[in-house]
This record gives sequence, C-alpha cells and structure tokens, in this order.
Amino acid sequence: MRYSSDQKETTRRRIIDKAGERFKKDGIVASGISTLMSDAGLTNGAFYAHFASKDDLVTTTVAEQLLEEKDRFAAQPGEATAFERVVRTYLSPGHRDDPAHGCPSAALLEEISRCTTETRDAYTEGVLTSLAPLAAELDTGDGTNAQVRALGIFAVMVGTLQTSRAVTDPAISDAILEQGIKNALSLAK
Amino acid sequence: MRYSSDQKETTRRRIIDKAGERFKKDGIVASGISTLMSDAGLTNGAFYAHFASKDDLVTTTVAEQLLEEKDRFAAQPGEATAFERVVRTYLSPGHRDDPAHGCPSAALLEEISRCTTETRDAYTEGVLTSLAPLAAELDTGDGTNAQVRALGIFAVMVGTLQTSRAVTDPAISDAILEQGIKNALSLAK
DNA sequence: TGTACATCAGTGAACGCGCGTTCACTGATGTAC
DNA sequence: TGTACATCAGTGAACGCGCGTTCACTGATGTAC
Repeated sequence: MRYSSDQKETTRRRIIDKAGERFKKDGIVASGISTLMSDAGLTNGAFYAHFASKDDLVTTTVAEQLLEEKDRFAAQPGEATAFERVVRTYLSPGHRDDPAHGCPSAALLEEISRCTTETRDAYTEGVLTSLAPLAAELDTGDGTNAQVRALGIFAVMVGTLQTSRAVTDPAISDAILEQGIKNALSLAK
Repeated sequence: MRYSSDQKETTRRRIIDKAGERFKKDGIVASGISTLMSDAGLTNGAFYAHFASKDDLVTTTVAEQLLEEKDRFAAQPGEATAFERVVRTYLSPGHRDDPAHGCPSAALLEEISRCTTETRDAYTEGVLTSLAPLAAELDTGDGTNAQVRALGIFAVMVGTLQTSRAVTDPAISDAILEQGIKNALSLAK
C-alpha cells in the first residue's frame, strides 16, 4: 500500500525514537531487529527499507539521542545558568530508575566503545555538541579548555549514575547519587 | 578420561579467568558459551560440568574479577598511600587500550545493571570490598562516610575511563584522562 | 471526471548461522580385590 | 603386584530458538491520459 508523502519519514523517526528507548533499556546487542520494529508497530521486513543494516540504525540512533541530550543541557528561558539544575536532575532517582528515557551515554557508553568506527565517530561528535551549553557556562576565559572540563564533569555524572544503577542496596545507591552531586558541583567551581 | 584430583578445580579457574577477559573485551551478551570454552581450551559441552548456567558463570566471574581488583587498589609493600598511584595507573593510556586485563567496572558496569539480581548482589558486595583499601586511606575520621566518598571517586575514574574509550579522537581521549586525574585527586583532598 | 497503471511502504516467510542447553558417549585414572 | 571395574572430566552432535538479512508479494495512493 502506498501512503501519504511524509509517511516514510514519520515512520523512520518512530523507528529511531523507539530504538533509542529499547537500546537504552536492554542494550544494543540484546535488542533484535524484530523487537525494534515491533516497538515501532511494524514487522521486521520493513526495516531494510529504512536502514542499510543494524549498524546503520545504531549510528543514526546514537547521533539522534545526543541531539536530544543537548536540549536537556541547555539553559531554559529565564534561567541564568543550567549547570546545577542539570546536575541535580541527572543524578536523581528518577533518572536512575528510567534508563529508557534517560542519558544515552549512561546507558550505552561501554557498548558504544565496542561499536564500529562510524558509530564511535558519531558519538564523539554528538557528545561534544551536546556538552557545548555546559562548556560555555564553565568557560572562565582564563585559557583552560572548557570543553575538556565539561567532558570531565560529564564523566563524573555518567560514572555516578551507572554505579547507582548497578548496586542493589537502595541506601547505597541513593548515597552514591548524593555524593556525585557534591563532586560535580565541587569540580565546577 | 579421568584426571588428577585437582584437575577440575584448575579447569574451573581457567574458565573463569578467561571468561573475565572475554567479557571485558567483547561484553557479556556478545560472548557465547562456545567462545568462552574455546578460550579455555575446551569444547562447549564441558561447560555444564562446571556451571549451572551462563548466568551462574557471569555471577562467579564478576565476583572473582572484583577480588582481583581489590589487590590493585591496595598499597604495595613500602608504600605510604596507594591512592595517587592507583588513580594515575587507572587513568592511563595503557589501561584505556587494554580492557581485557583492566577494571571490570569500567568494562561491564552497564551490562551488570541489566543482569540478574544475583549478579548485581555479587557486584555490590564485590565493589565495596574492592574499594575498602581506598576507603581506609580516604577516611578522615571526621564522621563523613569514607565508603561513599571512595565510591564517588571510583565513579569518577570509571566514567572517565569509559568516556576516553568511546571517543575516536586520540587527543581528546588523552585530554579526558588527564582531566580525570586532576578531578579524582582534587576530590580526594 | 473516470479509469488504468505505476509506485513503493510494509508484510511475512524464509535463509544460514550462532545462541544456551542437553545428552550419549569416550577413555584415562583411581580403587577394590 | 596385577587385573577388573567404577568414576567422571571432557567430547561433539543435536535440540529449539532468535539473530540479521533477503525477497516475492500486497494493496492503497498518486499520476497519466
């Protein structure tokens, strides 16, 4: 059946968005094409009308996920600086308990390290772009590299969230998040 | 064929050690039983004489990996404090470029979050045990929780190493490691 | 305006392959007599 | 001491299943006349 002219683009976006959630929830390797397409309300055969391969979808999804992440890191209207709000939101129980709708780096960083060079290139560019708003806030203008400082503090947030997700003791998990907030704020001074 | 009395124990240890390397290199989900047994110089059928299931091996391997990690975090003979040496070794290009022989947390944390409760329990206990030497060094005796401080700084190291492994730009990767060393040492003060 | 045809997004079955797991079998060693 | 047998770590083929990918087909819509 033939559909309206923007139908395919809409479907492609839906596959990418749902794949983002599934990858972050179950991991990339553990998410099969049939499951991904079923998540998007389609059957497996339609996949290759939209992507050349699973690797292609992975690369595309990683890039798209990081574009969304940039918006979360940017100051909202009327907000002087976003940094402290971002840190507290990032290292919250809500984010910890809902990987599917959370930060792609926290959910996928190790798997991305094992992906193709294309995917890792997309990640490299994407993470730097997503951190640009925070880097601008952290820039003291004294010649230190604000981009690297932002990456360093971001790494603190990622490692903290991952650790809080892995441990089974709820009190320790909460304490890790609190400690991570202290650490990130301390390093931003 | 029947072997000498400690043959089975030796074989079991070899499977666990090789599985640790393989898991850290390729990921847990991506490592199949046949590959794991082949790594240990055996055929797939022998697996179930040693472990009840793949999950059983995963739990055992995670626990064993963290026991080894504890030794890396402890002060060596004649060393006053291990902390700075550990940080600099951990956040080195050598560690970044050889996940198979490196820290299990840096290589597997996200996957462990998606594992069974048994595996996550083993991780929780194991990571606290492995950090005990560092926690003791960080303990200022002023009532702050040294264990949580150690976990927080450990999360900095894990997040930093993972980020340095994911990006494809070598200069940025090196800069992330350098920034991570600064951050970890700063937080330990 | 009505009709015939081309388009192509999506379906669903199939491909070869590797997965985790099971099991009948092998054969070197330990034990009993 | 020599021999027959029990033990059991390890082999290798097979199980059903889901993987990534391919492909002949469907059928609603857009286009041409």
